[in-house]
Amino acid sequence: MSEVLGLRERKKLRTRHALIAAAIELFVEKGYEQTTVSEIAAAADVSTRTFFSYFASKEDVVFHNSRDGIDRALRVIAERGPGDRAVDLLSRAITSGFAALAVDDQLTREIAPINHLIMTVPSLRARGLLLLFDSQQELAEALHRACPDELNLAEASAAVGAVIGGAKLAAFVSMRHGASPEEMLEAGRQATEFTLNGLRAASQPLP
Amino acid sequence: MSEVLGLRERKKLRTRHALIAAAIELFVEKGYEQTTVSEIAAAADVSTRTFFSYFASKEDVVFHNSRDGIDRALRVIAERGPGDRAVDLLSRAITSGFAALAVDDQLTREIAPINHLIMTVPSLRARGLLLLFDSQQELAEALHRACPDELNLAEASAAVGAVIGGAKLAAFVSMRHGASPEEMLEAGRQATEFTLNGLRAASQPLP
DNA sequence: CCAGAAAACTACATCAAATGCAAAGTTACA
DNA sequence: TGTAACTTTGCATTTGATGTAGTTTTCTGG
Repeated sequence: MSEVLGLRERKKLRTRHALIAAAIELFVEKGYEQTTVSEIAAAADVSTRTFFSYFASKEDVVFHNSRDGIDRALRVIAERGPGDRAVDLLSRAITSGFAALAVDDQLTREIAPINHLIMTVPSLRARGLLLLFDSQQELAEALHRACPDELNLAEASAAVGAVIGGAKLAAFVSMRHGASPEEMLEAGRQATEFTLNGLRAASQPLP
Repeated sequence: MSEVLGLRERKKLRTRHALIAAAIELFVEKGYEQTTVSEIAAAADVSTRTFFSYFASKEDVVFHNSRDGIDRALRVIAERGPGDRAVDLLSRAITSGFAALAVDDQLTREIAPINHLIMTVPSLRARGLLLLFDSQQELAEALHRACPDELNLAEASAAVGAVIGGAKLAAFVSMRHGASPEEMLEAGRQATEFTLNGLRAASQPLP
């Protein structure tokens, strides 16, 4: 599992991290749109052209770890136990997806300003919504594959879209009304429960 | 209500429509990214600079009528009757929002290719998701204002996000699996019902 | 109908993101 | 150590988008 990296690979990783760190710092300091790619590259001590061999666009730096949450959720679904019903599986998947956002360790310090950028800069918000949307497709397909007898693909899509859609909007609206990151997360969690309860009620009419 | 427009206003409207028509035609013919703003302007017989005094960006042409659906939905909510419960109100609002997409008249011929563009071109999909997301905020706030005793703002957000989120994902996934526009709309409708039933079940535990 | 104000259009300059390309530099490995 | 593979770089180019200044068109009131 643990590869020994050659000098080339190590240098590439270092450059990548330098670019990310420089970019985030500049974005936070002087704003996303006010920061140019040249400035980021200069701060990381590479040429502007090199930036684009690490990231396809300026936006991509912000979303460099965007697959963490979805990968966790997919793993949870893949590890379905024999007694798991679809709703429970979905519940656990979403929870572990949230966990990627709410990491307790020092990463929080890095993640919080990035989330703030994503929610306040329109082009980043759009990109974030796109990534989340595409993740939901993966999730719906995985959930359907995990429980083919319980949910067809359309139902799985409706369920996944409903739970995430509700959580997303509730969290965002709470933020817009002045909630702290923790309160925001809590609003998302409550909305998740709210919707999941609805799904449970609808999917178990006769016990 | 009906204003008599001066020559200036009429010309502006004509130019605007010419730009929209030229843009859509070119987008459909040779692809969104392959079409430049200069080409659109040339096809509409104005300078490139003038294009940007009608639309803030190339994307904006595609979304020129993006507020139709949300405005309909908001109107439905504003016209709440005394006996209306929040879920029914939401149901009607969504239905009428759908109606803006599923117009039966000849507009369909104009709308179908635009929707296809929005769903297939990533940057347009992102922009569409952003617009829809912001609409949902308006909708949630309106629903809360219309039924303040039944739903607080967080609950209204969860409900709106869930219903629209589910419909959106179900419709899109069905399209990705080869559904026709009509089938797609039907998938969205069914998902809407699916989620609304859940909400109804959860919000009426004891009759 | 005409003169001047207001609005719209145009050409031009400029900037930033993004891409292609070929030359120069670095790492890997036999 | 020499050469093949890979990375970085500078340069040119395209495109979207914005500021500005000057021209043309429309409007309004006499």
